[in-house]
Amino acid sequence: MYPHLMAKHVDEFKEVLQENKLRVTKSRLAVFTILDKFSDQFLSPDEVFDLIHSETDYSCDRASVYRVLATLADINLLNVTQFQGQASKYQIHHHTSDCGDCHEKHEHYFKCLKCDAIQPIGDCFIDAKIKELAKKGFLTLGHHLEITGHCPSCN
Amino acid sequence: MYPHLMAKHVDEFKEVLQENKLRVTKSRLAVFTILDKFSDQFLSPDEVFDLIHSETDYSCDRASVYRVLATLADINLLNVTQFQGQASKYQIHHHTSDCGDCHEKHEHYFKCLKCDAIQPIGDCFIDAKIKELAKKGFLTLGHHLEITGHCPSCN
DNA sequence: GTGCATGCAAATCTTTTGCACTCTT
DNA sequence: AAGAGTGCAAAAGATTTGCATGCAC
Repeated sequence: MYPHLMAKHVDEFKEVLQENKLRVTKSRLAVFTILDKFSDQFLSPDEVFDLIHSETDYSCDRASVYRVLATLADINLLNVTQFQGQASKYQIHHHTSDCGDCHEKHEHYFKCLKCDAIQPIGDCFIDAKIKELAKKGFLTLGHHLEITGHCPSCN
Repeated sequence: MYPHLMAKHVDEFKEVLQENKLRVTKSRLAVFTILDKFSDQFLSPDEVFDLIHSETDYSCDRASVYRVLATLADINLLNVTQFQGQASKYQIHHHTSDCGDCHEKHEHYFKCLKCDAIQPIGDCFIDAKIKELAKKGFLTLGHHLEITGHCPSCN
């Protein structure tokens, strides 16, 4: 709906909620605050829950965290990823300068098998594939790439 | 351990088990039989379980299916994938002609959001990225790409 | 005031595990 | 015979849901 918005600040976040006819609630603000504060990493619902309770003075239920995360994902504010056998992880959706159209935007991540860190590894390089698929009749709506191995720190 | 083996037949499968010092058991044969029979698709543990009971006259426990799948994945006989919010899915690891070295091999899949079909979409195109990562100190051990949208049949 | 959002608790789904027993080797 | 593998049942972890209450608008 608002793909070009870089929702880095609470005020912008509130606007996005209102524009999507969603209410500004404490739970949503709390989840946003945590995701924004740790916007360089992916957090599981459980981690978000714990951080809300350790980093803020607000308290909410796990179910609400799940519901809020689902809601924010629905309005395209989050990157969602899931590595084999683990809980889903969420991150504020950053829109970088090379992201002409966010519907075309894709993030690529490297997961270190030693330290479990998940880090972005830069620009898109799948456009050609998407065009090729289009010729074959595929309508591409999203994609996700995961590369695993040992990161420089652990290598 | 035996990355170049195309385990399409039960005899070859038995050999692979033995070469890996694993016993040839009915559960392992049953799981293999199903994965081989439906080698063109990804199956969840639950689907494998159901198919064993509907397609064969053998009966086994769900826990065994999980254990066998984990074992077969360990010896590199399976592709494993997991799409957001769903159970893991397994497929016999096909080694295609363009797969010079299986440690370098990667499968790419398209998942249709309408019919849920998961189909391979061809050749690797990530080698350049892996080389770039190597220069930065990353040791790449594996990767997985998922592209979602609407397949030609549903489009 | 209206109804969306939350808390709470229970349910669901996926996967794992302890233990005794069985079958492969 | 030895011990790897299985069945069974229970546990664990992740996520969802029904319902009554509460809060945003």
